[in-house]
Amino acid sequence: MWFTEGMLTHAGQSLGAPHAGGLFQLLRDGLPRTRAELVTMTGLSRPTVAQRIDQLLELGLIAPVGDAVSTGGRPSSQFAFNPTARVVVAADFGASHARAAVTDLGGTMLAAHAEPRSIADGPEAALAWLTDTALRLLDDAGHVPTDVAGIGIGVPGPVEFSTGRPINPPIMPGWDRFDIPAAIHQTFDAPVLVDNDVNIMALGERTVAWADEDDLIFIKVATGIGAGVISGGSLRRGAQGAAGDIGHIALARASDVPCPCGNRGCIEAIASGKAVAHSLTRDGIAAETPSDVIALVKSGNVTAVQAVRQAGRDLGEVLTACVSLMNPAVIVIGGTMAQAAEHLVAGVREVVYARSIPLSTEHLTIAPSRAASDAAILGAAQLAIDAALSPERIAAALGLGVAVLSA
Amino acid sequence: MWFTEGMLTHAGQSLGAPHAGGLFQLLRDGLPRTRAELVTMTGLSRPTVAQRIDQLLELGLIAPVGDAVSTGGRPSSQFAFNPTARVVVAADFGASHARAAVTDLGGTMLAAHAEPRSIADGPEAALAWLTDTALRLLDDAGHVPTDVAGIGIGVPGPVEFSTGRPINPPIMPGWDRFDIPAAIHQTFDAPVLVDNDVNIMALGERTVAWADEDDLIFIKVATGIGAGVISGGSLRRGAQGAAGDIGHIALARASDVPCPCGNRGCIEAIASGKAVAHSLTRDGIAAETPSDVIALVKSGNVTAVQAVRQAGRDLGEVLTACVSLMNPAVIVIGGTMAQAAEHLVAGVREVVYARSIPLSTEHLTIAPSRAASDAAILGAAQLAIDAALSPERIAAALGLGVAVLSA
DNA sequence: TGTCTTTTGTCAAGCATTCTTCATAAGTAG
DNA sequence: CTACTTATGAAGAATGCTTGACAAAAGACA
Repeated sequence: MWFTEGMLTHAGQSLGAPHAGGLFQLLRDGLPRTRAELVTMTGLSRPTVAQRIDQLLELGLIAPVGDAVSTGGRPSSQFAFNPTARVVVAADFGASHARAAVTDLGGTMLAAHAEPRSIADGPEAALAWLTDTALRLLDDAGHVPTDVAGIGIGVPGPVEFSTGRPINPPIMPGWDRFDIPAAIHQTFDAPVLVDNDVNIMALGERTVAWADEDDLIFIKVATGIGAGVISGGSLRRGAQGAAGDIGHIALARASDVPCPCGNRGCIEAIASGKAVAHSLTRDGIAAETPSDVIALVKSGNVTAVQAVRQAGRDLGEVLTACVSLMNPAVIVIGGTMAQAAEHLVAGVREVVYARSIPLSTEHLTIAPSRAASDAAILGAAQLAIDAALSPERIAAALGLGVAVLSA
Repeated sequence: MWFTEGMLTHAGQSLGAPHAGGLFQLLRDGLPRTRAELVTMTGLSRPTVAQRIDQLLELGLIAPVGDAVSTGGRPSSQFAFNPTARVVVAADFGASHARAAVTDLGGTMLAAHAEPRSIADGPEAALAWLTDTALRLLDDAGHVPTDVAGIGIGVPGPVEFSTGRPINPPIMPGWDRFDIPAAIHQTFDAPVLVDNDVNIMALGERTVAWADEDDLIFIKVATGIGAGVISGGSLRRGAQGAAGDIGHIALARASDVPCPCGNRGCIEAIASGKAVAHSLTRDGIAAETPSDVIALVKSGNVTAVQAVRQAGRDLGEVLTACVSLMNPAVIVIGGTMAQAAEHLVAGVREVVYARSIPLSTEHLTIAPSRAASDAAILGAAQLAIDAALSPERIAAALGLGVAVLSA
């Protein structure tokens, strides 16, 4: 008599109720709610909900937002997530650029700065720049260092996420196994999350445009090609943090094209922005960088447009395999080359919809990035926000207040 | 002063402690533990641990296993998971076979039965057979229907896991959107879990041989080709439950080979057991089914061996893409054709290790299935066991006893 | 304006869960 | 056999949550 289906619904008291941080998690969507709504949503009693609300108000994490319309009696007051309670620091390091931003807990940018910087200058210089810039941006945004609830950092290489250390990054000399969180902790006393740049772009894109989708693959096409995989609602990093490294998947059409990785036929050697630029140069059209290709496409150069579309088709060949394996709901194309998104995406769609099995493509959306150049920095911010507002951390913040009283 | 790192460790009382089912989850690995060990592992106090132990003993979920060696004082008694407390029913339906088994909560098979059956006979006939067979096997194993804690079922087609309904299955006429759990509930009052056969094979293989790995891809090579993807410790089913359907990924070498799916160049059209059999037939060697190919390989037919090895290479091309995207720790090759595993795996390794990036392959294991023909049925059992022993369900079983007293 | 409705705030009492403390049991080492 | 060590069990105390009740607030409707 102890395992029948109905029992789960009868679980008494605290068992069925979400744990201490649960009420706040419900409010994180930003919608205002009344106390009564929260009582029914959480299953907690009125006094408990009232007490939690008081605590959260005191912490500033929620704020009253006017009254609801009366349904015949006293109008109920409403409360909503208050993203301005604290801030996070977000950083995005590229091969030749660096961005930093301060956002509130809703991911809204309060201050930002970007400048050309070589990642090859090493971690000490880069992280010193980051802390200096962050302190300045904090000041610009009218905040102090203790307002920082978390720091999210994206770097252009594989990262051991649990420790925040880059692992054998190919284009980050001096960064191998460098303890980034430890360096940041000398300035900021807040959780530091470090991840691959493509992963944070996937996170940023999802937050901005696809919050309801749990299965999303973000493709960055710039100098190289990489992917960020969100499956089951979370970033998948794989056994060594190398998931999404799709740049060196082989493509038949490119079988005679050498790639710097040592192999031949890599997708990156034929469909990346760099590869397209080179192929245009061979055709007598001067193009050095992905940006040059974009400029040509925007100026209406037919050869460039055709080259980008073909890159899209080539990419589509690889993405067909990704779709078959992961069955995502959305594929987002981002990175520099997504500035010519209409042509790139058209090529991808052409191949993916023709080749994949119907069940996988029936509800598959292939779209250019909406977060565009902000994807990375917003994703880094989101990484920090999710850590700062995790149920565990909120529960600790709430629980300690009580524990202090009792100690 | 409310977000500093240290706070999480100071969380008082119930906050830091695992929820009600936590203690039992620690014991599920089967190792015996003393009360004192559980106190330190869970962070709960001695009386609480003692009470939980008493409850679990009463439910039969754990059992005392002798005393530990004394360290100078009274020897402590030890307790371990008792897999014999209850049983689960596992079923594996193939295109032309059906298996059913009764296992204990440790996944040990107590009784099993297999017979040729066409899935095309429809769900009513198949599920009637299953319930009949399950009741008989239960009897054989000395158990009664109320001992059944869960039922796990694998079917050869895509399934909406949350509802247990097949979705547009290509080779299961009459099964589309059939409510399998509802049918089973007429006989058994226990949770019914239904999943794709390749998914449960992945689960079975992981349970049997790779329990420590959180990122595993299982490849089934039989009449067709499919994959089960375990990432981050859980099966990934994708947006429509179609994840792992890799049979129709395109391969350059096969670009002129038509596939029943309507496209050309599908991996399944060149590397599946059926495809290899056909190619051997074209070479004048009579082979109809994957089993025929296996027989030829085992008899030392060189052409057959070469064909299987080439199929492995072709499969390796596709798996290279999978490795790049997901960065698994293990790739397991199973299915009928894995009976010629040494040749198939050799071909896969040849290509994957040559083509993939070092970081992904450095710690990548490619191995034949160890669970072999039991993978599916053991995976189905594991699916049911995981559901039956989930923290939520254990908490309910433990918590309700208390709730009843207070009601 | 007065009454009704609905929401909110607050208090007291009861209960469940867990922790702390103390007493007892069951071994080992000399 | 005694002293010591460790495990076990039971009673008391504290905490947090729920239930229930009641009064106050604020608008709707007659």
